[in-house]
Parts: sequence; C-alpha cells; structure tokens
Amino acid sequence: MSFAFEIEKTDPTPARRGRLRTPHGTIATPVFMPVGTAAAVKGLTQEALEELGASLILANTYHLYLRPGHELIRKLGGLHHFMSWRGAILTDSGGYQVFSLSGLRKVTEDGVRFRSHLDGSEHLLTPEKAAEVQLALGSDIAMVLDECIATPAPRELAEAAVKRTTEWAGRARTHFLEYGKRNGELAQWQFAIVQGATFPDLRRQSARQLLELDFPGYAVGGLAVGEPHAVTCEIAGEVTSLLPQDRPRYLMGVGRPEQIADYVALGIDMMDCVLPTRAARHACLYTSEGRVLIKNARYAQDQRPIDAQCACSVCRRYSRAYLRHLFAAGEITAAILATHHNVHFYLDIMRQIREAIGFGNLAKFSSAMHARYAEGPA
RNA sequence: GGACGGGUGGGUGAGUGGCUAAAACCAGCAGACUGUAAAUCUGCCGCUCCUUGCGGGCUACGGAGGUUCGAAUCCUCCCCCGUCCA
Repeated sequence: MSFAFEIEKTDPTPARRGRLRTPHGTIATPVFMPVGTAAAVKGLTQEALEELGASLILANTYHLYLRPGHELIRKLGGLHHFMSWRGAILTDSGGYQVFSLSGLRKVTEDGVRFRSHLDGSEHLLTPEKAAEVQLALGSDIAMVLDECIATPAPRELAEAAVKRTTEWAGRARTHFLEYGKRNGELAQWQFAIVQGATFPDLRRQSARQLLELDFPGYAVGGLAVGEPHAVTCEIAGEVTSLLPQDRPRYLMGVGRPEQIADYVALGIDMMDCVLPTRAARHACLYTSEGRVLIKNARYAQDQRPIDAQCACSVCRRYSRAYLRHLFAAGEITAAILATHHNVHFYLDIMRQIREAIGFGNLAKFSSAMHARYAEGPA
C-alpha cells in the first residue's frame, strides 16, 4: 500500500502532527496546498515550488477537463508527468464551481450541467464523470463531486445540498473503486466532502452519512464562503469532532494567515487557499507584522525587505521600493516575486505550526498572529 | 506674408447653446480578495464650506471682449501650435 496516514504527535488541542504517505512523496501535516487550478500555480514554476518546499498542490477537475482535456493528459502520461511535478497532487472535483459559476450551471439529480466559461459549450459533470476525470489525471487524492452553496443559506437549500452530496458521494465511491480496480491496484485516494452550511445538525448528519461510505479521508466543504470566522471555526470543529482520528481531515478553501492555526487547533490536517497567490498578484503581501499593501505610496522609498523576519529568496534580495515599482510599472515580475514570498509565508506558517504542536504553543502562535493582523501593516 | 487645421481638467481625448465640474481611457490615491471565469474588481480623483447632502459657494475648456435668460460650444480681435503655399 503506497498510501498511509500516520499521526506522530498530538496536542492539548485536537491538533495533530502527522505524515501522509503518497506515491509522490511523504507529506508532513498539517499541510498547506498552493492552488494550481489549471495545472499551474499562478506566478510560480515547478522549480520555484520545489525551492519553497511545497509537497502537495491542488489542481482542478473542471478546468483541466475543459482544457486541455483529461484524455489528453492521460495520453501524455498523467498530470504529474504533464506538468513535471514530482510532488503530490490533490484534485478538486468541480464542486466549488457549482458555487462560483452559479450563473453558468444547473444542478440536477444526475449532476451539474455547466456552460463552459471558456467557450459557452455545455457539459454535464456527474459524480461518476468527476471520478473518471480525476482517475485519468492520476492525481494522488481525488475529491468527490459535492454541492457547495453560499452561506448564509436557507435551511431547505442546505438540506437539499447535503442529501445530494451524500448521494453523489455514494455513486462517486462505487464508480471510483470499480473503475480504478479495472486498471490494477488503485493508485489514488478519494476523499468525501461534508456539507451542511452553518447548521450543526446538518453537518453532523452529513458527516455520519459519509462515514458509512468509508472514505480514506474527509473534507469539510462549503465554509469560508461568507460567514464570520467564528462560525467557520464552530462548524469545522463540530465536523472534525465526528471524524475518525486515523484519517486525514481537509478544510477546503481556507484561509487568512492568522486563521490557519485556528483550523489546525480544531484537528484539521490539510488546507488550500487561493489567497496567497491571488493577493500577491493584487499587491497584498503577508508578513510576520501583518499585511503590506505594497502599492501604497509609503513604500516608494522603503529599502527594507518585504519582511525582515522572512528567509525567502525574495526577501533576501529585493526591497519594498523595488516591488512597489514593479507593481506600478505593471511588470509581470511583480506578481512572480510577490507570489513567491506569499507562498513561502504560508508554507512557513505551517512549518511553525507543526513545530508548535505537542509543545502547547499553538494557541499562543494563533493569538500572536491575530494580534499582528488586527494591527495592520508595519 | 498667405491658406487651412488646432488650442478642453496631471496626460491622451470626447463634447459643437442648457441634462457639463465637463464622457472615456491613462496616470495618481485608497480599498477588496478564503476548494481561482480574478495580472481582477471597487471607491476617490479642481478648490473650499458646513448641519457630509443625489448640500452650498468659488474657479475652470489659450486670452480679452461680445451675443444670449443661459456659452467649452456662436461672433470679434489677439496670442500660441501644426501642415502646406510664397
């Protein structure tokens, strides 16, 4: 078995430090996954990701199915080979696009009918299809197709999304296992996704139903989509308390730098978020002192590095003044350097969190981050 | 010397009698961004006053006069700039 999840150390909080073994390397958890939707982490080459120490990245079923097409990627040796990424890959199912492309899709019992955001063509993404696409891509971890809804949501809508997500998870699980076994040993893991909006009882119901299907890992979806951070924590904690200790838990799509330790303290092992990469492209840099909006005039003559505490190659070499200039000039290098720094910052937060687990320092780390980010930039 | 064309807010540049403090874009200033339709989007961008309101006052479309209830827009003269002819 090339997959395994082992817990190395626990904490006074529900936090755990562990290892996730995959055919593409062993991942130290808790782990942050940079988002590379279309088989590219915007602004970073695979060499840069290696330098940064990324062990697991996220790619997207919906986007790669539309372009360049999963069959093409299969033909070219799978996603790892196609994009020349030696580390592990988790593929999202397209469930988030049910939410983000709400104007371009229709959810039915069968699946989701999308109108392509690229050319307007129509596509039906079913739980089975999403599983097949991910098997073709050959990611290490595949996600089931789920129905992600915006919060706050009316209860009836949340109930329907839970029901649908459970049904789809069952279909996806069966199809994934049968389809996978046909090609010899299954070289991928598949995770289920708990839904239920901000209703604790629906979340519990969703978790229980999915646990019966016996997935190797479980995700908490549909959070950080509009509700306050305290609610996100409350719901995520509610769900993790029901999940098996020995399986990885993945909180999807989070979070801000100062929130990450909070999620870890709830027992979360995996997270992904576009924030470090997107904010970087938009000139928002994360530092140990808080956010730096590098386009601000105040940095025009600032010769200091982005973050004096940061060991990344950008902070060792370039000044705030130069970064600001690159953004003002619209140079593509601005996005590249900023992304490099932000991703380093996120991965470094996770390194510090892994260190803190077991020493009882997690809460201290978390409150320090909240304090710095409340105060604003240096 | 002559003939045309043109001078608009930091820039480019719409506007050819009232709905114009004056389009749009750029620059500038500030903000947002959480399983990426995002190198995107939003707000402000003449000065000033206050009871901050789809509020008041002032200044403004090269300059000076004029026509008109009303002018960036029409008329006269002047000053600049461009092209062409001598």
